[in-house]
Amino acid sequence: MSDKKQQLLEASIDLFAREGFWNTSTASIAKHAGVATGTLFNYFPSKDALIDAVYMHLKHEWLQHIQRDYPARADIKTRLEHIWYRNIDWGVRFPERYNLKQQLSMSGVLGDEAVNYEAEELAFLQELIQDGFNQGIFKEMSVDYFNSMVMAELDATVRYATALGLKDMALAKLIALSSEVLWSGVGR
Amino acid sequence: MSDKKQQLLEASIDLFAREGFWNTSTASIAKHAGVATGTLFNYFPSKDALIDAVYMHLKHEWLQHIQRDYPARADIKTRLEHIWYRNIDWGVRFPERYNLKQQLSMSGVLGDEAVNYEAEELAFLQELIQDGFNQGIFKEMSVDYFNSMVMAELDATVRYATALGLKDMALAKLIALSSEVLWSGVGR
Amino acid sequence: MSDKKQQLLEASIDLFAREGFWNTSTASIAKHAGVATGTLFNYFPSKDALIDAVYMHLKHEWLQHIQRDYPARADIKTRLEHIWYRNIDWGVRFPERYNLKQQLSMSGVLGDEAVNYEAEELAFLQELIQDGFNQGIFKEMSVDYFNSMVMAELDATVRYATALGLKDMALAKLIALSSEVLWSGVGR
Amino acid sequence: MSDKKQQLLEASIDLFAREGFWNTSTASIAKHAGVATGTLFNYFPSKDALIDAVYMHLKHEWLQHIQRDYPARADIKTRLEHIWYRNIDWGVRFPERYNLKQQLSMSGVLGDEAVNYEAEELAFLQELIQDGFNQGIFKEMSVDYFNSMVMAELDATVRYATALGLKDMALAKLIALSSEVLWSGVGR
DNA sequence: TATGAATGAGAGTTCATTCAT
DNA sequence: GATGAATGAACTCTCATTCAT
Repeated sequence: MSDKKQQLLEASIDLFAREGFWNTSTASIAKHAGVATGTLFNYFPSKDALIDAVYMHLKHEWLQHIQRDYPARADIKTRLEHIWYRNIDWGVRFPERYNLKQQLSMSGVLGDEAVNYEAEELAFLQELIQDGFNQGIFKEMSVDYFNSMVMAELDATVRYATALGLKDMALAKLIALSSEVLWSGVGR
Repeated sequence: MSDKKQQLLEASIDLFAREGFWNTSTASIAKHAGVATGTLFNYFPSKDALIDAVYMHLKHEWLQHIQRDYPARADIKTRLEHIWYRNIDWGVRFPERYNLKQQLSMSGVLGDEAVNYEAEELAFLQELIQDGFNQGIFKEMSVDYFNSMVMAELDATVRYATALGLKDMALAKLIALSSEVLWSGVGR
Repeated sequence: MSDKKQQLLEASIDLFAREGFWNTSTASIAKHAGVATGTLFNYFPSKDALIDAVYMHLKHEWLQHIQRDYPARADIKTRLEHIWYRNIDWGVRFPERYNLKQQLSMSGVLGDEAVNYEAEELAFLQELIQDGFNQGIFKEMSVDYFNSMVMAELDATVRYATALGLKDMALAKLIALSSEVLWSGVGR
Repeated sequence: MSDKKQQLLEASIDLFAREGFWNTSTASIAKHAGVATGTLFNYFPSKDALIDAVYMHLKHEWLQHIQRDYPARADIKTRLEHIWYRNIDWGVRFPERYNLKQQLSMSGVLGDEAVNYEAEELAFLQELIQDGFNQGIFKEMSVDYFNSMVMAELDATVRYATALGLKDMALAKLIALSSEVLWSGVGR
């Protein structure tokens, strides 16, 4: 990815997070990125396309973070805990990015491409859940619902940790607690 | 509340839900409400104030719905289940309103007054939780975190039910399941 | 028609005639008309619509000028000469308007409504021609072609008169000559 | 003329005819011509200069077409008929080019050089007319007016033929008719 | 010569808000 | 209170032109 494009994405993330994406002007993004107003449109055909690109960029970063060192051959609990931990880790380290990604995904402005971007990369989570069902570890429910539950609890945990600025031991404890809540909640 | 004000709020909810509040113009709201553009500003000093009012209106409706027939003297589980049920019920009955309320609460556009509106009305939930802790029913955690967890799981459940259009028996089963997940998750 | 709308049309005609309509900005039109930029769009939904309106306005003026005192019951030659005279008269009196109208009609920017505007008002010319054919006065040709011929010769005459700034006697002579050229050209 | 320059001119003609020259961008012309955006400005110092060049190119083609096989020593009627025929022939064969040339000539965007380009090449028409006057063949009028009349009737005829898509016999008949109209119109 | 990314002034259009009626 | 025309700053996006490579 070219320098300028990268700068534009970073500037967008910054400003979107600070001001909200619907009142961040393309002019201010360009200025923040240190390029001319017209340059933005050399890289993104429209503001909507830029927003999509920002979302995809964040989603990609997030997925990369989660998948790093994923113990694909470990047992279910270990794998789920990995996902759990890495997810919260990302959210707590990059709260603006985390929050922006969540907001974008709920905003209704994203195009189809963005919404479905790298969906296949999330298959490993679905597989994990399916494995759990097969082994009779989880309560009976649909994979999708299980999935939603996981994401919802993660989200609540990240927000709580961020709001309180939890770090180190306090954060570790919260992660452990949340994991236990999840596990005992969905476990049979 | 005057007729016109009510009409303006309903028109706003309609249009915000359909188009997103950041690209619904005050002119279109006024038109949809059957009043002149200027009239809107007799009731709401600015668009931001209107958005706040919409949020408070929805929050009020939601709280009313939850509190209706609240069994204040019943045991903890019964009370929590009441809240659980009424919450999902509202979300499933009024998905646009539900979704709009959620979006607004995350958007960063709300003023302080709106954010804190009728917070005291939610005290009954805090009390309930505190009672649970006192009785040693729940895992050890902060009230706020517990609260977030409840809301997150509710949200996931409402969205899942709405997405699939669940009704009647299927919906009842999901509610029961979700309640069980919560209870076994946070219970000791 | 409201004052402001009239002012906007006149300002447009002025500037379009001086600078060409494709490099006259809506901002400059508004300024020239003494209103705010946004006001223009209260009266015309887009620049294209404004251009259409300008064309229709001019066409209307032109038709009014021609039809004034039209001797509907006179013989063919008299009627044709009326049209001939009034046409040239309008073109010579309002050369910018005339030229702008011609340019617009050839430019390809006009919408269907504008192109067909008041076409029915021109029926009297078609009738006249048809009468001429019925009476065996004209050479055999299609009404449309006859019509084009008339318009083309008129146009050439107006432009010539305008370019040379002909007036009074000189103009009268040219009109007489041109009429004779037409008559002997299309007459049998 | 270099290959690239030729390609740029052809691309311009294509696009100007299709979209109108005031909303054809230099970038799209370059793309259509298969060269880089900057390259265009190596051959033409500005878009205006390009437009001028396009006009001159078309005027040149047109004049070449008319002058081909011009029977310089034939009698007046024969010579005029040659011009008449070749003119219509060009217009009907290349309607986009014809139309573009006409539009450009009326648009007010052309520079002086373009307007007067190869004017001397049209001297043969002036001579012809002068000869006609000298021989007392034509009605009394100025050479310029005669000239305008010829061009106007030609234009009407080309447009009519193009609009109806006339060919072969039908076209030949129209040409004959138009020529007769001219001749009896301007002849004494 | 050829390239095409970069530029930034300027385009058309929107819209929250005002205010005379 | 109710109206809706008027406002003008601000927005997204375009494009002729430049210039380092």
